[in-house]
Amino acid sequence: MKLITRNTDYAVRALCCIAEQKQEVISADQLVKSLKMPRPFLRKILQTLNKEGLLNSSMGKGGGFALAVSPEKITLTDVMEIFQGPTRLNECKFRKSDCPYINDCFLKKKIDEIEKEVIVKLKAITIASIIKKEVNVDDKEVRGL
Amino acid sequence: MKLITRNTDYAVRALCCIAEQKQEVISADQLVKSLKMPRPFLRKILQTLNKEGLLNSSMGKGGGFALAVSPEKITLTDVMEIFQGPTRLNECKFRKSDCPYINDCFLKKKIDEIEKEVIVKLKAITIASIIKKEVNVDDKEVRGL
DNA sequence: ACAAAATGATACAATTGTAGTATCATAATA
DNA sequence: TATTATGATACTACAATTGTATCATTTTGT
Repeated sequence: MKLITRNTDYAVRALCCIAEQKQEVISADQLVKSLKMPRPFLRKILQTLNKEGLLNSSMGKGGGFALAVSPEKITLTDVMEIFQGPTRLNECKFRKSDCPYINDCFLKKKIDEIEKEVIVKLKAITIASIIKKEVNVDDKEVRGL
Repeated sequence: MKLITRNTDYAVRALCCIAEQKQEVISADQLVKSLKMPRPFLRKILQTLNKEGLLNSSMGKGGGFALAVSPEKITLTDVMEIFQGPTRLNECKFRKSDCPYINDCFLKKKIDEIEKEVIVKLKAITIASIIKKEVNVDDKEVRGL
């Protein structure tokens, strides 16, 4: 079971990389070098992030990508929802007519509770929080286990 | 994203059904009638639960399945691990050599924390707790929304 | 104008996991 | 020994994930 797919994982790393960038824009090729992921796949991901409004892009020579939203405002769930759809831990498999507990399924209730808490925690993770922590660690040259 | 697959879902319902049973054993055919799921699929699931030690089976005429473990001791994670492997919300996709934050990845840390809490909550859900709640609701004839 | 460097759009392919089927062997009972 | 049950195992179908490949379009510099 995966909470986060490769799409999302790549996208988050790309967003972090773009957010940390000093230049105005960064091209897909530059990102490929930093992130070591397949170029066509990353390009598709960047195009999606652009369409979804998280990135701005500029075409042509010297073009590339920049954040369209401040890193504090991009949460992990935002990215997950783009690439994985709504965050649902729980999708009941039973047709309504078949389930004797349709109106009061304990299992569903419990999973729904867990889901709510997970989403709250995922929303607390932002691009800003990720790069902040990592840069700090870098600065102090204290690398955890 | 799914926390629980159909395999697991069917298995949990089958275990509940078996646990609620008055008879000593219940056959796959009887379970199919109660649970309205594909017979060959349920049979495979029951065989797996048997191999994994959650059920006892008896072959031949009058045979069937019974719980091998008390319903209080069967947790949702037990069943999930049988059908879905270890409960991992987080599988880092990056090769170690490629990841600049391999030793201190904030994203991984955060997801690991969430994962731990989810597992604690999943372990708290047992077959006993599921049937207890549902039977209670039934008894009172109070059906929630 | 034109070549180069970038993204945009889109269709296709490979791999994997989930879900489900089919068949035959084996054991227990009446 | 026929019937009723599970055991073992191989196969198929489908969907999601994980990519690849191609060509069009836009911008910039000469």
